Amino acid sequence: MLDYRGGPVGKSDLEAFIGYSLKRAYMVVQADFRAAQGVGGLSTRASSALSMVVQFPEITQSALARSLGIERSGLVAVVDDLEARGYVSRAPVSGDRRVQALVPSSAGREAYAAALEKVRAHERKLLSHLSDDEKSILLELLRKIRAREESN
Amino acid sequence: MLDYRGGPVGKSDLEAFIGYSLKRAYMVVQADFRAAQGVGGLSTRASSALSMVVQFPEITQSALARSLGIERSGLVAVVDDLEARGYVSRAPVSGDRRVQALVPSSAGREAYAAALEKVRAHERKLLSHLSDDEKSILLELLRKIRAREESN
DNA sequence: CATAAACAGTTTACCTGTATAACAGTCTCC
DNA sequence: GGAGACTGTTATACAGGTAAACTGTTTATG
Repeated sequence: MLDYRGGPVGKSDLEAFIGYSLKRAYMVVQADFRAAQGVGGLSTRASSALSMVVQFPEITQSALARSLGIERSGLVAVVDDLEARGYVSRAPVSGDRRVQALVPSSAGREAYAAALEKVRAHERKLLSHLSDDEKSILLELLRKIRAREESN
Repeated sequence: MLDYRGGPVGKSDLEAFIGYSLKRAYMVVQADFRAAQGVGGLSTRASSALSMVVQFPEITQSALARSLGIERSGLVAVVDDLEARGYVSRAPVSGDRRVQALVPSSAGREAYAAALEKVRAHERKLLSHLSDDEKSILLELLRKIRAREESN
């Protein structure tokens, strides 16, 4: 603290900002997630997308992009990836030739089930020093911040 | 929920994951931060770096990178930016010709004071639907997650 | 009905933030 | 004096994201 040249540094203004702490915490979790998935594993975006497709089969790309909070254009590469892995396929929808419904394959469902377990274990381990109460409070507070998003 | 094709979608598995909620919340806060800073404003990284340099003048780049949790290599461009704006300068340190101490200019100090107020207002507004208690609980929980980082 | 407006998916280009590896110069320590 | 560690830097790659423009299709409206 006295000699911060080269050593760890005292608490700064930054620590008081939720934005800053949010980012740092996010970095920790994300890095750990990647490590847990291993090489050749799904990216965070692909995992999220696969999750939605399995839970809501025949969802369209636009609806998926909306619910993930990303751009339609950004989703294309993600779906390409999932399709190349044989986890989902683009299927035409009768009555609207613009849209393509995303349907999970059985391999996709299995991969998702496996990934789900891996991610749950990863969070359990990473957040082992938080009580269940703390976890649900955190989730609730984060949800409150996210609520800002929809009201714009 | 019944017809999720095109419309908003019900709650999914993803909502239960802290990693996912963390990311979504981070996106909301970051987008708002950028909007609050306006064009030509400092990036989040540059803001954080400037904050540290003002609070800990003559900090070295290595120490700064360490305390921000980023790579030394990534900091170079940030310091270049701050230097180009005339907010900080790289100064030689007597006794160790490897390191360069970062010292804030008066313009840098002023810019930081102004940015600090802007960021505070931004967070106050963005998080107006959270009570002070909730904010400090959130900060504390995020801090707990971050604590994982140092113990690796 | 015809035309304008909106929408779905895609491509392209770009930007930010990050990681990794290599490097030259410098220091420290045995 | 030499090995190893450290500092700042460059180069390169990648993930994730945005924005604009385009085609084909559907819906709304005059």
